[in-house]
Amino acid sequence: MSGREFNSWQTVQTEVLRRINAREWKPGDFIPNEAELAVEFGCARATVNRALRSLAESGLLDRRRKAGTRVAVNPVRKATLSIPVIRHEIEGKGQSYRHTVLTQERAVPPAEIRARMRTEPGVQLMHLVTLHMADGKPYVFGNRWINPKAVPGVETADLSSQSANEWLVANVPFEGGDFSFSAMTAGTQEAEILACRQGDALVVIDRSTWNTTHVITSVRLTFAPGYRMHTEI
Amino acid sequence: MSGREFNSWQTVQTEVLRRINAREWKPGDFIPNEAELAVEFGCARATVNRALRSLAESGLLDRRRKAGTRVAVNPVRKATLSIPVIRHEIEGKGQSYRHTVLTQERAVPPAEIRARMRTEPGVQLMHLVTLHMADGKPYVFGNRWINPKAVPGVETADLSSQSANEWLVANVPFEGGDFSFSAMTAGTQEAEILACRQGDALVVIDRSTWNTTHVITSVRLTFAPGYRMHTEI
DNA sequence: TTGGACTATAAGTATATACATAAAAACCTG
DNA sequence: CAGGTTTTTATGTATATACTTATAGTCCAA
Repeated sequence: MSGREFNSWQTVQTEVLRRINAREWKPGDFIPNEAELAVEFGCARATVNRALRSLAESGLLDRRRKAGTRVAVNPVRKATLSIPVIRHEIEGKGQSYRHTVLTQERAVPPAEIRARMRTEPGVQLMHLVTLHMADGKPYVFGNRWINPKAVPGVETADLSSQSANEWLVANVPFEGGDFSFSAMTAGTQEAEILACRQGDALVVIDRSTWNTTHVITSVRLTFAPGYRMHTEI
Repeated sequence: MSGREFNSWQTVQTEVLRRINAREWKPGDFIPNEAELAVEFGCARATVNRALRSLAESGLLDRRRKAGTRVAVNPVRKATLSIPVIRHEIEGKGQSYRHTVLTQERAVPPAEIRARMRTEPGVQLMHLVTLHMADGKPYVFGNRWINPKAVPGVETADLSSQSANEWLVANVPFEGGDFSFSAMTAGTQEAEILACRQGDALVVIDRSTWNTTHVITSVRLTFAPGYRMHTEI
């Protein structure tokens, strides 16, 4: 044993992975502590720490102070899906991008949106309905509400040249967000706007973003039929 | 300035974030190098490194050796969605979980699956159709192909007590995977199995996992109407 | 037997130092 | 001036050491 030296955190990580995969360390098992591994691998504890911390971040190990490190029982695989800026997504496929603002108004939002944006009853928000097109064909339809209190200047911004999403990303810092993914059947409105048939199954993304004090914006993106979101693990 | 000391990597990170949000450092700007920041913050360079590396991992900074560190131009927000083990998902909602194997057979897969699993024409795979139920109601319907070459022992495993997914997760290490998300309209088969109406919009997840040598399994999960996948940024 | 105080332990972090590495920039040289 | 070589520089990493912190486990008392 320990013929080889593991003197970089990547090699340590690889070796730990190997042992997990080879079931030398089985799910649920405690593995030796950092100090012991450092001795065994002939490296500093900090190096072991770096390797194990990284594996814990990706969900393969569970670590707790004093308790120790164990192989995750159900390695909850995490896929990181990068949230697309529509324009990049379309241009990335080599298609031309265009977007139009269908309506832009101040309005009192429906209860569902009001709850999501945590505004008082009767308060007006900015409401924006847009259509993004790839090679001239409808790609995704956006129904967005923006809280002007959280975004000074949005009312005077030109949201026809730059999409609301891109304007917001560039101009409004946010701390957190919320993202959900579902499916819906195209009704008359969706069929008309997206140039598809009623009854088609559509992918829907609902997204809100907020900063410390306000919910900034909440948007529902309804994609044309055939849309597929893809990621690797 | 620099009245305060930033002597932990979290406080350094927070301060850097503040400067980015306050537009003191604008998207595309180079920020001072690690050594300078270490002096300014009154901490070690390693501490600055830890903070900046973490921000780079989450996509807010771009770092390159020699070139330096700059604020990301389009901060590609990454949502990490943890891939659910169906049973955990259901039990997490306080519902009872049950699953049944509808069919289990050896069969030559259709071309689409064969391409995805990179097997030769005519080679038989294990084909498994299962239904997972929450509180006795259909929740998700799984159409899975498994490569027995990649999974010795799968043919004798009891996949009725433990679902195929859980059995595989527990018994077969994998290196990578593929994950995609789309929507479909329920046809007669889906409507019958999921106890919904034809034409309902359903969320569909296609997933493959592989190790270094083989594609292990490829599964299509078709969820009952109303399913929603959720994550935070 | 419960519940609070104490303690030992493993991860978590900070720091100075040193060296490695990628790559931009400067410097040749034909 | 093109094309290759060298230098410089900022990040990347390794290490020893020291201290911090969460917490499992133990002990003790009500």
